[in-house]
Amino acid sequence: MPAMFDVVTSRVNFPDLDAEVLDYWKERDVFRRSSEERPDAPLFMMYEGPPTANGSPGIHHVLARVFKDVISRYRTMKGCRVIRKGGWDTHGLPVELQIEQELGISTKREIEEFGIAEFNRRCRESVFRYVKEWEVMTDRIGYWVDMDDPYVTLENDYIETGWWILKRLWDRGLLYQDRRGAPHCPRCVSSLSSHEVALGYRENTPDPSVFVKFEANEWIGGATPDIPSYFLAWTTTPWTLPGNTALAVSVDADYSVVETTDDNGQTIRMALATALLEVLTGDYTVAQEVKGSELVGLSYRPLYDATRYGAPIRQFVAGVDGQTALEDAESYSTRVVSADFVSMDDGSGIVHIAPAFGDEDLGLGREHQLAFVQPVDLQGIITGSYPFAGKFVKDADPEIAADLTERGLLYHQGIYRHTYPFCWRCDTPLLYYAKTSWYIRTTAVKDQLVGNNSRINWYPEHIREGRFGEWLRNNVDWAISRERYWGTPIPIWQCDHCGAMDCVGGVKELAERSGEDLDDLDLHRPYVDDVTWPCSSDSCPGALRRIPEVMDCWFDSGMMPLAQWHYPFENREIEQDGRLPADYICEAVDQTRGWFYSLHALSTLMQDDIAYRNVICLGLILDGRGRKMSKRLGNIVEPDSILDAHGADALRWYLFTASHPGEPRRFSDRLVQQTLRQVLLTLWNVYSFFTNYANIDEFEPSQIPGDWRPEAELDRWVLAELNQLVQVVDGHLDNYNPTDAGRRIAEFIDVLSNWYVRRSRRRFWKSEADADKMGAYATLYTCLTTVARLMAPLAPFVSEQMYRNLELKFNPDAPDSVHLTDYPVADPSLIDETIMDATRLAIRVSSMGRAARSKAGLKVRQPLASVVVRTRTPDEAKYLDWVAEQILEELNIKSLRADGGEQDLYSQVQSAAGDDGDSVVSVDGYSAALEAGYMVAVDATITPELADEGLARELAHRIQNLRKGARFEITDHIVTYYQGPDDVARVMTTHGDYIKQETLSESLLPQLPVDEAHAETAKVEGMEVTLGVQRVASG
RNA sequence: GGGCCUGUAGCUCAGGCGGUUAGAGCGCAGUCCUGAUAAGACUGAGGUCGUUGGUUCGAGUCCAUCCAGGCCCA
Repeated sequence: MPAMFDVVTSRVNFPDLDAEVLDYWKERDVFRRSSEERPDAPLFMMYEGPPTANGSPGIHHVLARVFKDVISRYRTMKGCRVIRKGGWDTHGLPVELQIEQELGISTKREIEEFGIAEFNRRCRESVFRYVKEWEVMTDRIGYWVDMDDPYVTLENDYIETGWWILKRLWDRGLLYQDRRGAPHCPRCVSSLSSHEVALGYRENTPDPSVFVKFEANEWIGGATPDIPSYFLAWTTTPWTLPGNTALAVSVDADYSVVETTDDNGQTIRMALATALLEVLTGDYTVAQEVKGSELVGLSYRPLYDATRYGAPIRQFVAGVDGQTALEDAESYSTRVVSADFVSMDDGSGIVHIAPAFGDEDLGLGREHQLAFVQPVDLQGIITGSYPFAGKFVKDADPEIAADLTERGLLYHQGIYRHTYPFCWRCDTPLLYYAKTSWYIRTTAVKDQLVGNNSRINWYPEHIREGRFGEWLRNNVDWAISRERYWGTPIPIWQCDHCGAMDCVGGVKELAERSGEDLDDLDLHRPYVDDVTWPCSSDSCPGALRRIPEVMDCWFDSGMMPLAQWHYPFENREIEQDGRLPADYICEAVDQTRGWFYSLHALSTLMQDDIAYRNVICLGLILDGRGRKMSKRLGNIVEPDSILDAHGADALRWYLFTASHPGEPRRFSDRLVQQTLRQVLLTLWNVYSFFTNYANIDEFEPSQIPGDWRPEAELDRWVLAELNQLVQVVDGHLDNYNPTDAGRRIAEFIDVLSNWYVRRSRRRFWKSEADADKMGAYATLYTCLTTVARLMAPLAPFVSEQMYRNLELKFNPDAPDSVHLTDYPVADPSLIDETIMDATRLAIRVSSMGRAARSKAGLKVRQPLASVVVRTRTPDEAKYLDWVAEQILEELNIKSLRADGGEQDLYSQVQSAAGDDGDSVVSVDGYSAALEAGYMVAVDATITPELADEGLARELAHRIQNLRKGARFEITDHIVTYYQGPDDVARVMTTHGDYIKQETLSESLLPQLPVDEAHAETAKVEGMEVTLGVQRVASG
């Protein structure tokens, strides 16, 4: 008894298949072996961008994970040892927020009252809450990544590498403290990162729009004004006006001095940009036109003189090495300065400058050494003795406007709607507030950042010079400190007396400084804050205490190339062994400013090298209607529901092929189901067909001779297509393009099923076991095993199942998994362009022939005498001889002839079709289809002989349906009963052999079916016929 | 306001260097085929290829403008 293929039914349940394959992988430990069994293979590094496990994974997480997986699996099959360590991102404000919500608190004061130790303990616990769900999903979608030994950003070893990195930067002068205008939430009393700010933009936010008159002390040319003269400036934040210390103009722009009258009827003059005169509401005349440069330097009176209202005044002064310092001052002056950011699109072309607030204002303050007046505290309350002191800034806005109106300094006010950031946690409008933070001086390596970027292969390519390149060229120093609790503590200690600072690069160093045994210290707050030591400066009585800030969690993820190995405290060999940089990373496009940047910046700073060679930047995943998925819209798709319904391969295949990686992709259950049906089920049915007949014929792979070459036309054609497919798919995957790889495979599966198998069926059915039949088996077997390997990186489950049944079962020496085999290599000698062209012609002619038949009402089961074909070029006409047999069989026609010679049918058909282009017309007894220069004309004449033959086919078809309905096995022999008019009886006799052979009937009995037979009575070609089938004992 | 991307059939997507009559799948209506198929074939309806200009003998394709949508940033 020869070995048999496992029976493959066409009714497959992919989710069950997935489970079986997952068990198999686990049992054989395939994933671990895929890297460990090849210690000498070239390394391929995949870096895992760490997710946070404090929520359930969504479909967008599946998207990134399958794209990571497909490349890793492909590289494994190409002979690499792929390293892919899992990771978890565990720090940061989102984690804190979740705990705040659970505790029902929302301010830092409440957290500190609650206790940092307990607060952080809860944060630590929460980030692993959904780890199990993540692990199950990861497993379920077939993402191979080492989850047993992941890196975790909260572990001491991981944090220690971070300290070491910061110390290195500190030693090189790249870590510094500075005052910047930063988005600040007055309710949470904390800065927000740019990432967080992005979460809270609201469109159409109404804000006051006020045009304010600043009274000039001196006027153009240095003259003393003879009538009241003003600079007209515009703002949407009246509360910042007490902080005003300058006005900014654009030096090259045109400004106009207009004359008008104020509310008291007095003549005044005002300066504003000529391009913006339209903002003036009353009558006016233009008295003078000047360049902005002529306004620069003119002094004016502050609206609210800080010396009268008791707000602290400071002044920027030039310090050492080009830096500026901020010193306390008694008084200040205000004047017009130039700035390049002055807009001529809205406002008045004269910009109100308050260095205590906006970042541009602060920069301008440094540049021009302006005064710095801070009349607002960190809670957003106006300080000092202003009439509106004690108010929250937004509540002070109307009072300030009223006060200015009363003083005749408000020219005009209205409402301005714009996009404004709000705190994403508490909906408080954010204030831009100048305060000190810690920065990494990334601008010091800006050229290297840009230069190294040019060595990265971006997919899609435009990200390199577009979004990412643009971001790098506009690089600003990286604000890394957060005034928060749950994060990597910044390892800087400062003397509480003299202010001396010390940066600590590791736990051992800290133990040496403090003289304590710190082996068991949790490096988080508040424990690390308890470590102190006496100041070592001369006779300073102070103690060094850690500064309160923690690090931006993007720093955590950006340092993973080193920190995942606890470098340099362990694993120093990673410098040389190929683990730096990564060969491949993949995340969604929102990581451009996130992980992609933090990796790139830290790698450039630390190694002056790239962090990754190849990166796929994925587009967002949208719902079936093109909307972003969000909890609020309730359109989030749970991965489980898709996986349970259609299986992992269908989901993967859809995600790979629906659109190119960089494009947004719409997602719906229906689209996944369509992929399943069109690609996986079609392949599965070919596979099922093959195994069914191979078992009947006791075919097994070892029967294929070692030097076998395809001979039959169809075999040579499909193997040409297959080998070309191997070349193309390999090229696409090598180029990080699973999308086109998958699409090409799907096209091949389509022609394999709908042309190769469709046209070859009879070769498998026939009873004699000749060379042609062996050729068909060898060919289809080769196609299936090759496709299984080709698609293994994309659809790892179904390909594994096919591999095991088709190859492993017959070759115990083969690797136990398709994922441990080598990726297919094309045999170029089998790629025959000519035969591919010829077959394409056959497919086209067949399609047109069916159209011609269909139009004339000639069903395919009715044989016809002849078909006339006209090709577009004479070259193609030569192909007709080769493929005529395929065409005739497909179209059920007896003879084919090329058009031309004496009776040129084409010209008659053309004139009949007229201007109609592609169409089907009837000419001279033919039904002819025209398309793009081709013509296929079928002879519509049905002779009595042809009619009988058609009836024979019809009867055979009916008998086949009865067999099928009776659920007979394909190989069962039967007896057929029939009862009908003379025509039926005649055909049953004259075409009896044909019908018997087709239906495996041992005899055709002209009588009513016996009771045991399966029978039906139906109209056949208008005649009432009774047919019955009965199984006979197999011989 | 700036940067990047996208716009082709009702939906999802193809359309190498500009070149014959712009395609496929799904969906809809109908016809056919089927002893692998949960499939397949054919016909039909459905397109100002986002807009307006320009380059060209010729533009879905190249350039510019505008419009709409998305993402990122200010």
